[in-house]
Amino acid sequence: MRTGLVIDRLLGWYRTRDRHVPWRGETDPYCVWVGEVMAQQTRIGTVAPYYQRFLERFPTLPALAEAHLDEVLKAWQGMGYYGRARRLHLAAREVMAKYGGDVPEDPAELLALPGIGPYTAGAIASLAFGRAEPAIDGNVRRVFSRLFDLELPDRSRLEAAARELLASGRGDAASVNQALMDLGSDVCRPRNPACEACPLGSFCLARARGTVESRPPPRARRPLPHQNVGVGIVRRGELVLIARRPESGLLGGLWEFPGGKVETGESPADAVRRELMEEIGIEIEVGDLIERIDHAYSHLRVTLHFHAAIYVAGETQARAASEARWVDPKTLGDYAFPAASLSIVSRLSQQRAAG
DNA sequence: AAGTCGGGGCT
DNA sequence: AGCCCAGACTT
Repeated sequence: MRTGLVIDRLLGWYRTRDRHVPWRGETDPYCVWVGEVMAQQTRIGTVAPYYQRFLERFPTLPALAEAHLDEVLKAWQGMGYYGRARRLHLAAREVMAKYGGDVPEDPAELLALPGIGPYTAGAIASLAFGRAEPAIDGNVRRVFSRLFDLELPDRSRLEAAARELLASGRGDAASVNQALMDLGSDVCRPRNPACEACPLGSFCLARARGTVESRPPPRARRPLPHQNVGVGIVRRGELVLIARRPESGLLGGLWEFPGGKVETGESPADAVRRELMEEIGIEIEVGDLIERIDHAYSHLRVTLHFHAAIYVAGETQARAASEARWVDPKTLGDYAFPAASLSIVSRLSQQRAAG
């Protein structure tokens, strides 16, 4: 295959396109970094509004490094994979301490920062610094799998292909990498690929062999286990109880209404009462079911049973939770909550003070 | 190599 | 009702 010809077709196609990635053409490494971390396993269309708001809130790397994690999580609320926000924040502080606030240009140094893996290191190095580094995301993986008809696209093979294109001497690394990703997302799609409109169609081995739909092979998935969770909307006068989840694990660092898994033989109301005693150390009286929410996470599905409850006795002493707090419902909007709780949060914060 | 980690948009 | 997304990290 003639690498130069492939690149010419690819870049020719790319130049005719309108930008749809907010940080396209951006060379501030901090901005590229923020965008690329947000885009990990998240569609560009979803990321775009978060990206704008995040940079208004934290315009520079020092601004992010000086912020409190809770502010960063609040800006991240709704985007999922909250560990990304925690690691981005951590890495910003590390860049301040180690590099005086200058994002390193060397891929190996980027790779050593929390939350930056092979893809993101290559993306920052190429987009912000113009280095000829591969940035192999799911799109590029799919494009190469089909272009070379690879049954098992391993990393080293993909990286070699990318480096060959980058070394062709045509086009800048940023354009080459972004063109490959654009092609994967808009033409060489997972399903219903637009092969007839593909600038690389005449070079595509999978197309010639009729194996396009089976490249790359679909990943095996196990059925998601289901879990019932009892949640307490615990009132004490005009206040409501919230708790902060541990920083590691699911929804790490986010605030939630306290509760927990419904054990076998237990009702959701029983679970709320038990969990409030075990986790927060208070006695409550559990009332009516307010709302039931079905929600799917990456590896499990849950049904949240939100119950009204009234404080009875005891002092809050967060055990499983890292912190518990009685707050005015009108201030709930200041805290980062999981998406599954937002309907309740919205309802409570708009409610006039309840007695 | 497999499991963990969100949420939503599209088919 | 699945499938997958400009992946990284842990075990």
